[in-house]
Parts: sequence; structure tokens; C-alpha cells
Amino acid sequence: MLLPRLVGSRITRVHCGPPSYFFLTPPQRIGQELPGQRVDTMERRGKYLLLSLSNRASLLLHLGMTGQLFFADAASPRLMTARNQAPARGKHGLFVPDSHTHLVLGLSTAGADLVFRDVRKFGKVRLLAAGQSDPRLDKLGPDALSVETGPLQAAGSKRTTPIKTLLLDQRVLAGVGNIYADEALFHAGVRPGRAANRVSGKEYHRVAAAVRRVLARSIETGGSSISDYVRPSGADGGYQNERRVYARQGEPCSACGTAIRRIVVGQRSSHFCPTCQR
DNA sequence: CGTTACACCTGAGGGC
DNA sequence: TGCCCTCAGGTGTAAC
Repeated sequence: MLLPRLVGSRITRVHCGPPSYFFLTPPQRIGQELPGQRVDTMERRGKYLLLSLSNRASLLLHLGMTGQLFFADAASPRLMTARNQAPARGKHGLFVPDSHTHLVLGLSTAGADLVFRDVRKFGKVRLLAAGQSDPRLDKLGPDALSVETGPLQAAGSKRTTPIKTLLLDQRVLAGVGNIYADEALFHAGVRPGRAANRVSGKEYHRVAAAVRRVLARSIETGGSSISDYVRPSGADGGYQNERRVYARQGEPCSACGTAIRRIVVGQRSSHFCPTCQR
């Protein structure tokens, strides 16, 4: 759990990697402005995390595809560094920053540093001044965890784009990614490539319910550790073991036995059961 | 405005 | 061993 260990703690020390695609705010500025600040609150906005600090500034984080946010006392095989080498361990077995470690926050009460690692650098960190907004946050639609049929259907009924692309559009729905779009559409019985404006009201009802259920279950099980994701404790999540279709092409459908297929929808790898999904 | 293609970045794995 | 290809939990932007 990130929040109980982080909120209320003071940032005592900051280590940043070199400037890169990862940093929306130059690392040098982050290193200057964070030390001494207490983390007052942490909230999730879609796939973003927003920490509010005692000086009224905020720290905005996004994990991208391969981002890892964990405490340095974590031990996990997914923290392998270059060429699948186990990470070096410092005193007390603590994680030692490698070339993919972009941000480390020393914390007064958390018991270990908070580490942000990201191989591909699609993750992001940005420091927001007091009252400053961010266009990424401003554009987010309603949270997917509590999506309702009506607004989703209203957004989709005007569009010819595939239903899956609609679910991935963060302006329509904030928080659904490629795994959960495929999984939700499986549970709803709707093919990912179907045009959004040709999905019935009854189907939108099932899609909305499936999005809520799949995301809630993923939170319960700690997320999907398929390539890089780790929980803040360093442990793997459990939702990868509950996947019905994602990255299961060629395997028999758990409901009917038909081979799961993989197609490309909206430039994203997409998986479905041709029998269960129409 | 809606839709699509592509760029960004790094590494793993497969074929030859 | 090396080279070249494809693929990967995301999103911003350009072009039609």
C-alpha cells in the first residue's frame, strides 16, 4: 500500500537521474524543490497519481508502460536490471538505483526510500506549482471504476471508432488500459473491433458493468504483473492469473474452449473469443 | 470535431 | 555470436 506509508511522511532527500523523456519538469528543479516538503495527500486521477505537498505544490506521476513505483526494501525478480541481472543490494538488502531509476525519494517515516524506475521512460513526473493545472489531468473523463451506462453509451453512440478504442480514450473514461479493455469486452461478450455506434444499449450496460467489475477485481488482486508491474511492496500482483483473453491467443477460451484470437484494433494488440464475443 | 498513423524509448525473444 | 525483425500495461501530435 502506497498511501498509508507515503502520506504524512516528509521528503528528506531526493535523487534524480539525468534529464530525459521521463522528466516533464527538469530533474534539477525536482531535486531543489521537493526536499523538506511533507506529503499531505495522494489521489489517483485515471492512471495518474497526484501528491499534494505541504507547500501547496503537487507532484504528478504516471507509470506509462514499464514504470515501477516501490519501496527500496522490496525484493522482487521483476526488479531485474540490465540483461536480467539481479539488482545490486546495499545495506540491509535495499535496492540500489540503476540506470533505469529516475527518481528516489527519501522519506522521514516510511522506513525506506520510494523508488520510481522505468525502462522505457514512457512514465512521467511533473512538479505543479500551487494552483497550477495540467492539461493531461484537465482532459480526463469520468473515472472508469464507477462508469455508468448512460454517459458511456452517449459518448459511443456518435462514433464509428471501435468500442475498444472508445474504452481506451481517457477523455471518455479515465483509467482503462489495454489489458482491462480486452478483459472487460470479453466479460461483456462484445468484440473489440465493433464500431461504438453499433453497440446496443443492452450491450453498453454489460460493458459498463464489466469495466467496473474487472477494475475492482484487479485492485483486489493487486494489479497485473505481466512484464514489469510490481506492487509498492515489490510483490507481484495477482490479476494476470485471472486474465481470460489478454495475451492468451491460441489458448482455449475458459468459457467455451474456442481458441482465443489476437487482432490489431486501433494499433493496439487485442484479444477475444470469436464464439463468446459478438 | 472524429479518426488514424506514427513517434517517443528500451529490451526480450525468435529466425537465420 | 551477431543482425534484423516483431512485440510490449501509454499517450501526444500531426494529418486527413
